[in-house]
Amino acid sequence: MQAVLKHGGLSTHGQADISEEQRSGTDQWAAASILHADLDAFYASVEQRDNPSLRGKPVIVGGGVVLAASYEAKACGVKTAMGGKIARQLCPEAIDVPPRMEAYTEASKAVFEIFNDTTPLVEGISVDEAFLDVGGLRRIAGTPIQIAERLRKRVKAEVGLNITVGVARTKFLAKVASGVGKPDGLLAVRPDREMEFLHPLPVQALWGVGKVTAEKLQRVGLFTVGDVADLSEERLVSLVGTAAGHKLHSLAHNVDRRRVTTGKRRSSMGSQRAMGRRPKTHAEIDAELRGIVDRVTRRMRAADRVGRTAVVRFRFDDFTRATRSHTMTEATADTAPIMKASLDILDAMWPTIEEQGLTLIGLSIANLSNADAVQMALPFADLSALDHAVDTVRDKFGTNSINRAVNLGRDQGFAVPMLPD
DNA sequence: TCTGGGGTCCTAGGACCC
DNA sequence: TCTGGGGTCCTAGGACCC
Repeated sequence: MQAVLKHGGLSTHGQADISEEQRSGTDQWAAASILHADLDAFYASVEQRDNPSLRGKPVIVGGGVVLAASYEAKACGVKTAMGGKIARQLCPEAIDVPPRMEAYTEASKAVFEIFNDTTPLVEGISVDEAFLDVGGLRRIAGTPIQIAERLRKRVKAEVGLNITVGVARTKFLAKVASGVGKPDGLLAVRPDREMEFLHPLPVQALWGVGKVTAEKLQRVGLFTVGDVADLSEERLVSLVGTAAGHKLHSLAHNVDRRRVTTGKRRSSMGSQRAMGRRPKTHAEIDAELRGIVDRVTRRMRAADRVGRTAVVRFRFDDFTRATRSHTMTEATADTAPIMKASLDILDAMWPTIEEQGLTLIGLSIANLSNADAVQMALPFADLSALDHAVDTVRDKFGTNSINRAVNLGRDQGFAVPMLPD
């Protein structure tokens, strides 16, 4: 019996039909209950859906760089994040389409409604992909493979987009499966044949292995996931670092205990603008940064979130980058304090900018928390009053009393300056 | 190849506190 | 008085992902 099962679309594994035995869920497939659903060439597919004259043709969404390419354009070698000029050289007949973010957001919402209608355990990864845990749904909705089949049909019928679904026992493998199963496919990995499926794949298939790490691994003769699996954990750690080494070792041996989790909140929010190579005045850059601060703080308030750390990002003419950050004593979504922090950073960086030329500026607010969490902390936020009380106690009873008081307070759950998100 | 815009996580050094 | 070890926070940079 084959290690993978696939239908719809092209596949190197053939177009096996799904047998009743496999559907029944009483066989070796039983443990494979995580779905990774990934829309195909998302932006480009939305454009082809909304404009029939683009269907069947190479379509490139984006301006300076390729944001998305239709499968017809990918056939010429066009890839996401490629420079626009090269893309046009590779695919002169391609049709350029400017991005319509609202249309993509709307399509994404419609697809996520179907996800949420399928199972309560949905973990969104980005606008166009999510993990779904359907393990507990056998009695009411059928086996994971049956659920995946229905999900694909519904997305096609109700939103008009193709979606590829990977089905496996772990998140990592489900994601790899959807990647291999593209486009417009369903690919399930049988739990007792996982290594057969995983080990022949190139090292880039491992989550977290990009250009730099792949080159590091290839330099020492590691080209497939199987090659990496043959290495000891110590050797891997010495090669790519502690965290990455442990992670790679686990994934190569198909150890992935992460569960599908709902309700995750983003921990930073930001915005940036590329500004081209022409020289810019201080006034222009200042205005650009003010606009960005305004956008970001507006979005934070709309999302009911506040943040403590402002990170200003610079990219210079030679494409080197720098970031400068400032952490405030209190989390906020107000424009004024964030504006001040950002402009102060810009002023401090100005001599470097004059020297090197600026091609991009951005702002990101990190250490986000909920706005209501801060309100709960407000009674304790008067630092000068607190300082005075601390000084008084220290004078009267000595330093150790302060430590005991702080520890007592912590144990009792007050005197906490900020509640976590 | 001359380059978007949105994110996440990890590392490493220094300051500071106990 | 001198010294050490552990923990947390902040900052800057880098790799990676979609």
